Amino acid sequence: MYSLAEENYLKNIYHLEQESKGGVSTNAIAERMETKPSSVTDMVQKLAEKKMLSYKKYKGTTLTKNGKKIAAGVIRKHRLWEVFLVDKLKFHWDEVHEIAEQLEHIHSEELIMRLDKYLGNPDFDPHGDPIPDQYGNIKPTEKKLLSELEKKQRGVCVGVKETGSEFLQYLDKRNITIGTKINVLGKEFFDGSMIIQVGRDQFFISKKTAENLYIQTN
Amino acid sequence: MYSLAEENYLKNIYHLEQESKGGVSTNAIAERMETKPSSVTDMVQKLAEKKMLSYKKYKGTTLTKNGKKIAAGVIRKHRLWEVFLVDKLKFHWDEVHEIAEQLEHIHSEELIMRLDKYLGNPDFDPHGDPIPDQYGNIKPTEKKLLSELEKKQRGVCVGVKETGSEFLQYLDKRNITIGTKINVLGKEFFDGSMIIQVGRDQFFISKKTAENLYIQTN
DNA sequence: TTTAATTTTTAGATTAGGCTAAAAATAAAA
DNA sequence: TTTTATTTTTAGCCTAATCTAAAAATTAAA
Repeated sequence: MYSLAEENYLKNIYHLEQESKGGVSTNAIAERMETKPSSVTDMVQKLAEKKMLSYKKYKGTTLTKNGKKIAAGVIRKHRLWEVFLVDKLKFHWDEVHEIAEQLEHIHSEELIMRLDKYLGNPDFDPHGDPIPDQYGNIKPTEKKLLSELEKKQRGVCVGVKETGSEFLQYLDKRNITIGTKINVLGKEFFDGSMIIQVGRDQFFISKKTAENLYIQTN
Repeated sequence: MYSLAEENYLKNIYHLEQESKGGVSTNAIAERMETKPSSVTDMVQKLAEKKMLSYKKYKGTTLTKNGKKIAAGVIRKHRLWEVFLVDKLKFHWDEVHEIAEQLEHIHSEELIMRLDKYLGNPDFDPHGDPIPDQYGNIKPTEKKLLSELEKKQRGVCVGVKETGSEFLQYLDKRNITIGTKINVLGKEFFDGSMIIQVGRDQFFISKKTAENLYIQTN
């Protein structure tokens, strides 16, 4: 059985690994978890001893197979509970995160099996994020160009085609980076331009831009 | 917001107060919570400072109005979650306690309001215990003689009519005391004798016995 | 390739909650 | 009413998880 703190570290390191494809730095973890790097070092060393992740001083960390499984289990619970909150209790999808952050730490295999069944074995949570199965596997999702998306579709930025610094700086200015969730609000037929939502902002992007952003959809 | 430990202390002190009608001793709390009396003293002093209970050294403690409200809130959550687990997830009523012990500490007013509604505003949990309302009030339940109950009814022993030591020792031998839950499995019409369940034991009792035990039902 | 800036780690302290052992207060027995 | 037994509290220590400040390693810049 893992503590609440341990589960949260594993979960967040898992997410960071997905986003940056590779080892995760101490500072990245600290920033994401709104804690201090020194605290991260301590916990990471502890988790390394427990074989949840591999760690070399001053180099980043990577989850072990076991660590990934634990993390995926927590994420599975989080997303299943979100489905429950939205589908059954009629919460709006943007109100459920905090509550699911608590519910994801309830320990009971049986509970999650039954909840999953009760909800109809959903594949995605209300935000469109995939729900890991009971073994921690997430259905591989396809990678598309943003330009292939239609109005109302959404996905997460997972990469860029064009890697010139001009383009990257352009994305940076609009707060688009790996892991950013993008929502297609509108798409012009005649020139392929789009109105997209990023966080709380909405703006236009050209067809050219849309053709250079890889998006992972459901 | 109260910590998990604080909520558990308040909840258990609340239950002990109900059972023994009056101040609760340090040892009683320690025994119930499977902890050491010295730990109890520490926590009780802390909760006293927070005005959750009143406490005088070497005398027992009693919850304040505020403390009772918090405790009733935790109990409300526990029992509502038990209803969810049994009614919706089809758990058996004797499998849900441990899980509800965890779920009772999820903090969200909105969640509980919606859960309550979703479950049809139940008045009792699957064990027949009353669910406090959102203000912490528990519907006053009537006190009957065990002899007035019918087959399949159940309740909690809340007192005795006959107080002779012979009778009390008789009850003691059968592990019946204040707070004991009694389940009427059968009742003979011609002589008023009953078969009752107490914990895991089942046995006969005479009409005379049944007429001297006060039972609180739903 | 030195120097400067940044990142990461260590050392030492803090807080919540719990424990042991001993002291103090209360209750029970002689 | 002493003495004895029981209950309760205090004092001091421990662990998990956090923090600050300072030291060490790495990376970037000159």
